Amino acid sequence: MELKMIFKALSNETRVNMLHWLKQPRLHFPAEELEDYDAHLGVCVSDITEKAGLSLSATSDHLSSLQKCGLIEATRVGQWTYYKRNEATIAQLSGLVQNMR
Amino acid sequence: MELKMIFKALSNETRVNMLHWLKQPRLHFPAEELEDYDAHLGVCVSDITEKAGLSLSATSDHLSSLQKCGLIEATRVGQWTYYKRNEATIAQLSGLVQNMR
DNA sequence: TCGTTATTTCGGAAAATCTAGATATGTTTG
DNA sequence: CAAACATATCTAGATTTTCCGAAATAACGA
Repeated sequence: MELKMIFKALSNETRVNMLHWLKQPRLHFPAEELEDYDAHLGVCVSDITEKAGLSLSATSDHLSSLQKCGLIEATRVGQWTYYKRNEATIAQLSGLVQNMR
Repeated sequence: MELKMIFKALSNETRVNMLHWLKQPRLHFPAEELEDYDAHLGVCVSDITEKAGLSLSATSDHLSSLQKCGLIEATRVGQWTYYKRNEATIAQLSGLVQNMR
């Protein structure tokens, strides 16, 4: 886990929002996708794009920077890529920030 | 407290180091300054500059970005500016990151 | 295979940030 | 008051970030 990269990723509001949305997909994304959330797949890029109000490429950039630092992970199913939070990294981060106190 | 600014500040290793040094000044700065630590003043820019191995202006910039987002606070005494951690903000940050889980 | 859909990667423009050096401001001392 | 000192601010160039559209890649279905 690269702490510096994680903080860089979190220094952007859009990316923090994405992380927040992914915490409770049911609250933030269309109900048609419920099966995917239940299957622990996560949320596909199109849905996140619509929610973020950005272009697809910008959204994809944000997602890949979140993924590179380990905050989220991707699962490819057919033509879709689903993203979900990587709770282990997030918990580790939380511990590290605790230790800054 | 501007979370985005805080994360941006923390995405720089030098600034994270500064925060770390200021946590235990005795461990990281000259002993002559002990009175200042004891007086809860913090550490002056010159000492931090030397420790960081940067130019004075670069150090000053880093410190002011840490200050702008509330992670440290400054006390001016005569010609010296002393910086110390703002434990309240750091605790708040810690709580916020906890809540990202 | 061809066309369609989903996503990623690339290239580039505008905006923001970083850093060092020069200059300015405020403080102490002689 | 002048000189020396500590720090802050300004300036400018280099780097980085953010975003978009276009092109590339991947998977699907007819």
